[in-house]
Amino acid sequence: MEEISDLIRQRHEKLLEIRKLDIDPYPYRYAIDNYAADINNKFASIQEIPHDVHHVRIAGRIMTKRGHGKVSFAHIQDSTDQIQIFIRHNDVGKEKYDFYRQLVDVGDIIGVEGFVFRTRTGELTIYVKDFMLLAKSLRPLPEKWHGLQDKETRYRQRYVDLITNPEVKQVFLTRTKIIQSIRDFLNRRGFIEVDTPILQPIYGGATALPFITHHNALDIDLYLRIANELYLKRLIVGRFDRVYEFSKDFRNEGMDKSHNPEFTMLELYQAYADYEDMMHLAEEIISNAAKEVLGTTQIVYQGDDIDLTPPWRRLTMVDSIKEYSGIDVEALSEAELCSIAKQKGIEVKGKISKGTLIYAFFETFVESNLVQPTIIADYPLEVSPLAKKKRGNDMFVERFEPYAGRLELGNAFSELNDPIDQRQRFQEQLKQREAGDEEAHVMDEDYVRALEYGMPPTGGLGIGIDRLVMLLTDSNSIRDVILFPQMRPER
RNA sequence: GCGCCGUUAGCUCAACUAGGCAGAGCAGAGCACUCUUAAUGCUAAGGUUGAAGGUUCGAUUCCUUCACGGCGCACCA
Repeated sequence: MEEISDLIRQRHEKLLEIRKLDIDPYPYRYAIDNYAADINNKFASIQEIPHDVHHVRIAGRIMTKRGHGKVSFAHIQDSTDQIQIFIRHNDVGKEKYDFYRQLVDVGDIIGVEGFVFRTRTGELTIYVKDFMLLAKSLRPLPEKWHGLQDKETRYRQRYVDLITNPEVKQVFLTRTKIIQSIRDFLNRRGFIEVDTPILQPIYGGATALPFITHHNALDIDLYLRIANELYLKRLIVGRFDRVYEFSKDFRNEGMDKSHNPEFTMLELYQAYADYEDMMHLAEEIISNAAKEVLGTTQIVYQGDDIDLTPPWRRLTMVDSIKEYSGIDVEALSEAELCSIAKQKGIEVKGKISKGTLIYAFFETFVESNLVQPTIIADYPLEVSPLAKKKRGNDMFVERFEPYAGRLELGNAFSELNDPIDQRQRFQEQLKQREAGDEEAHVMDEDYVRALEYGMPPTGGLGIGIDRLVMLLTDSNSIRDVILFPQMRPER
């Protein structure tokens, strides 16, 4: 149990005083008819406001208190904004005024009724005729001027962060709008939103380590999903031609400023489409979200001007490596690539092959240069077990990832629908696993069985929602776009 | 996992190249004040300096270990 500071003790004492006065410090209800932002907007351009005409009832948290003897000012903050209130001894009476002065603190939530007016200095203010304590706060808020700065406390006690740092709430409102914009966009295009299992007996759809949990009644281990890909494609087999899901995925690996163990991924699948269609769709979804939410596709991310207007630059992975490192990976043999990798200290995980080497080169030389939106297309077969081979070149698959602001924003392919090829790819993954790549895919027999019934040609697209929100809110860390980022427990 | 930095009052920060009684602003308490807005004036208070150990007459300061966080690198679709 934490030590109780004097400030908290004082507030507990005030709480007792309030109860002694027979006032409920935690009443049940307060009927409001306005929000601060609405009042601020409505009267923004009206200078002369007649007294005692525009009556309002609003509620919020007291953020500042300024007493002047028999008259007091305060700012209260509701879900929308702040507004000043003005309380006079003459109007609310001695008892209530003394109660306000002595027992109501910054941080308390109150409801006020009164009328809108302007003070001598011109600030829009509510002239309080009556007020009511709605919730006594027992902990002091951070300082009014600097707010809460300490990042650890901001992440651990996000509620305080949200109270004191208005721009933080703005980021999360923007996050919600982005998701809403994408959902509306997809619904307009005939996509159906579905829910698929989070607890999965066989995990798949991505290269990652899962969280393992246990179901007692069935006495089986289950995995928290690392992706929902394989379930959504089962639905394509089951004649959902256009499906999507905002999926909370869980990956049991390192954390840094672009990785949280649980994160949000949009995955969508469209029958009779290929990865070219998905490129257009990805550009449209992202630029449309920017336009709808920010009003522009010209954004600034971490100091870089970025233009999200489609069409985006398209580059094959091989060409991108050529451009940023001068190495023509296609012209070199596996042995030659291997020696360059060794010389440059590039590590390859799992089984070394030309494909895994090319992918490692891409990650080393290219990724960190991709500031303007760029579609990197045609990935090596070995690192893409769920994508269809590239037309005319069996070494590569029809897969792309959109990048912007040096962030990897998604992943898409022409989905592999040949069940025999798919089974071989899974078997290849099992070999990778035996070679020591514990993140390689596991065999999913039921998924292959679904493909055996026949899946139409399908384009699939995944978009990392957290990273997209980072991009559109100019946030440097994924922790700034996740309300409650994962932290080590407090001690 | 590695490296660097940080952790001092409820909050935001000082206490330096020197090891010598730990300080300020805001918040809080008391008094005054009927249009303030980082309200103002006066008064008094507020600390196990993240934890444990070591060096020293003496440690916020130097050393070691640990905890938590941040940043960078590595890992990771």
